Amino acid sequence: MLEFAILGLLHESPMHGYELRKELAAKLGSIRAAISYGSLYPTLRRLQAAGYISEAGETPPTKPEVPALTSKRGRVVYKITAEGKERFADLIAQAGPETYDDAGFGIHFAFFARTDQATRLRILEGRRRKVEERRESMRDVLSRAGERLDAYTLELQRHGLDACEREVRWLEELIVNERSGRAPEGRDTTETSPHVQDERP
Amino acid sequence: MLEFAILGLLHESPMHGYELRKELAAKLGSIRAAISYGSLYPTLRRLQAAGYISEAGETPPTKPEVPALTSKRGRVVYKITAEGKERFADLIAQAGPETYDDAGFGIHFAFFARTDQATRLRILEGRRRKVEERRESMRDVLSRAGERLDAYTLELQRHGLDACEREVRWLEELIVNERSGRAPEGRDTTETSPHVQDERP
DNA sequence: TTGCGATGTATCGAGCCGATACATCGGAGC
DNA sequence: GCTCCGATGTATCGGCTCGATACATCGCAA
Repeated sequence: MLEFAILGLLHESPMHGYELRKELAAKLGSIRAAISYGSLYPTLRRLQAAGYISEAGETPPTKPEVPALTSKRGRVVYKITAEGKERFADLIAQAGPETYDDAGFGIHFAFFARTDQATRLRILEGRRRKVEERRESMRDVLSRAGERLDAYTLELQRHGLDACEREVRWLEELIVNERSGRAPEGRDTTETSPHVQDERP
Repeated sequence: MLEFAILGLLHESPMHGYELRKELAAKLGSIRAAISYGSLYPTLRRLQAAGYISEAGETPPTKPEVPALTSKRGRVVYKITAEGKERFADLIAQAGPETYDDAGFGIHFAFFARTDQATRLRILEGRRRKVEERRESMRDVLSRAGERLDAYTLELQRHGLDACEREVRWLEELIVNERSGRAPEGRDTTETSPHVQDERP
């Protein structure tokens, strides 16, 4: 999961760890709170070992020489490699059932601009099915539940059910838009979104 | 987190692992999908080692004798101990900042029937503050975002922002109800909820 | 000049998940 | 009567992730 997100972000420009965390928090703010360094740095090393990313020598804007003064070992900037781009494309194409849980779906959705339309549709429909199942199971619990569940638990179920119904409606809109070939929501995207074009260079 | 949920469920009646998982799925269906056995069984052993739960000898409804035939080693029923009840009460009382993330809040809320009113209010307000912060940060991203974020990411943010606003409103209602001493939502709870009375025996 | 908050990299223990294995039981279908 | 299958049930393993923690630098305000 994190692997996918990192590759997706580095796809746009090279970054160091701290920056990745911030960008991730902004882009996925609606999904997960903020990625932990305890997962970020090990994942970066794993990706580098696999050859998907590599260190990009920090190109200092001014003075390119005089390197070893004060032995500053500061930020490590990573960039994605050709293998990394391939890997990212594979991860998109494989989009399996694990892509439909809350976190997995959110992360994939966040990179829809780099996903081809057929896959977008497949993911949206898979997610919809999953949320619908969840919704049905909650309806069951609610309908035959007065017996065993206290008022607070019931209220929690109601709120959850409401969220499910709302998400299904949201997904439905997105699917309709997707099928008609338009970008999300019909709010004019021609000027707000700069890189909807590249499906995969 | 799982520890809290298990103690809360065993508080109501003895159960074995499989049953715990199902009850948990029903009670927390709106929060987390379903607890994994890979966490459940280790946690049960941990709790037993700590003395919070103990095995309850499976009281077979019919034939109480003839035990060793076929060496059946079937279900292991656990029940909560006195120390376990104390532990559960402590966990409720300690309700700290980690109680306000999605999973933590949901689980605590699910056991509000066993939580005193002051703590309920504290948790609801803590959660509200947290969701409000999340909401503000997402509003920031959305307002100064047309530059960097593509249409899909924006749509994700909008949906997330909507969910946040909705949850804040929900929490607000609950807080008002809580302050006025009523049970959730005003839907008559006198007959639907059987055990709102015991704050802690 | 002292201190503090933001930036930045890094590790450790512990919790949790998904996959997997294995065993029993009741009933559906033949 | 037999066989197969899905539900019930316990259990482990590797790997990802989190939260806490440590440490170092930089710019700026008091």
